[in-house]
Amino acid sequence: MRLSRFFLPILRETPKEAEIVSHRLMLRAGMMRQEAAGIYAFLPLGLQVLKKIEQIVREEQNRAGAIELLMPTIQSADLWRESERYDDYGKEMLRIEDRHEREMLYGPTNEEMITDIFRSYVRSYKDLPLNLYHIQWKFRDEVRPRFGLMRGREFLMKDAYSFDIDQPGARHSYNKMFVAYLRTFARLGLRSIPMRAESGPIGGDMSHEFIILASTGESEVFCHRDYLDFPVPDASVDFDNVAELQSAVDKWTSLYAATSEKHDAAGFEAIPADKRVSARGIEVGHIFYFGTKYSEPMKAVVSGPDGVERPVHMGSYGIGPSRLVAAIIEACHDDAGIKWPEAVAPFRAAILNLKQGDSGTDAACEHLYRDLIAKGIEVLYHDLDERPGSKFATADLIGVPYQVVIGPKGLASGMFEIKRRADGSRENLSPAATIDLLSR
RNA sequence: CGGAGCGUAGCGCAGCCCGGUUAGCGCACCAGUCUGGGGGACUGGGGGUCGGGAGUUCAAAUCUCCCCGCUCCGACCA
Repeated sequence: MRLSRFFLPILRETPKEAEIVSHRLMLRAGMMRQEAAGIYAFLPLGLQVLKKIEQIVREEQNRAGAIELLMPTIQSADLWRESERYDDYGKEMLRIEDRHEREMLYGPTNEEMITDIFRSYVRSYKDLPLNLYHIQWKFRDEVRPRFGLMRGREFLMKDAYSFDIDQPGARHSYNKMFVAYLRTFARLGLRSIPMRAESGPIGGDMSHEFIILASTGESEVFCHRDYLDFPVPDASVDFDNVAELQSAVDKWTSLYAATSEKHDAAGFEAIPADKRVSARGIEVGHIFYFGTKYSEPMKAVVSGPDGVERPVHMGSYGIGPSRLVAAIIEACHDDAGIKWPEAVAPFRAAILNLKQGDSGTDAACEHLYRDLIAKGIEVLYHDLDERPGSKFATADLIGVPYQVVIGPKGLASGMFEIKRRADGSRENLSPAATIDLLSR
């Protein structure tokens, strides 16, 4: 992409409504724009990141055996009356009426709808286990939206719902998602730590929040330092191997880890002092088992091997891709701007032509640009007639992992200067070596 | 929902208390010249329902009332 033909409305100054760093940087980098309190338009740069996150989430859900579908944003109030949540949900739910005065709502979550879909078709334990998910916009009318995308009213969410014949089956389904989440966040360039969470009406140990550490995080968290180095299950995990998954989950839940709500000072003190981590964190995922909470009132039952019908055991598993865009920035930035992990970067590289209009640099940039495009590498060519300093600042701000700096000086020796945004390191490479590096 | 603020050009702000030329500054934008390795300089331009409405007054960005929007703290939450 040539910057001269892209739509990238960079802001030099920070709009005053933006308080936290991800919000500030997203506005400044031209990634998004606020349309109303807690409601945002994604501009091209922001959308590219969102799509990458979404795709990684999707791939890991699929790998774990979940099956994608897509439910609507608008739901009928009747469904929610069946589960008796229509009145419970309160003002957080955006209620609307259609032209026939039917009561509708903009979905804040989809337990009811997925249960309705399930019960319409599934009759036998032979069709289980089943895990259905979708990635769809949700709306929760927060009393006080804030922190930009971190706490918006409209947000993109991946929500998966598992169905099993019994509790042991549900545990395995839960473990699949648990491992899928560890892998998902690792692929996004984040270190996530599962922390015991409020387990709702069922109780038990099957509810975890996945937290990433960021100094600007919203809540205080406590954990054992070893979690920072635990290996994340690799792509070869067998999601059908009950024992293997259970042991992975056991390992990842063996040490102390809690958010401030669940914090137990005594438990934390039991950790050796040098292993205690007290930091700030951001919740990026939440999984839980809720048994027959919806299947019972909504009569989602299947026949077991014994011919007896029983309500299915369910769990639900959420990840907010739109929130993750902000969360990743909170975890990956410096004073100059964003530092995208490579997996989610909107572009892999930026070409900075330090002297636009100079025949030498123009030609070198054009050449490299075409070669990279031909190799399928996502590259942003900064071809505007701006001063070098301004181009550096823009590239740093939008956080592209590799900057290829091409100016008259370096060109004299036939070299490009490559700067890695992550650590600021620089090296001089020949054009061929540059392409080679960026192709990896 | 309690508390506190803010709304003046695309962005950041001054002006408001104490009413009075043509509403100003920086950045951004447009034209041109010189420049060219960390947000350049100069010259010349364009851009405003002062959030909206009502009122007070000879006169309102400025005073009064009502409404709308947004932000922050708290309670709440993926």
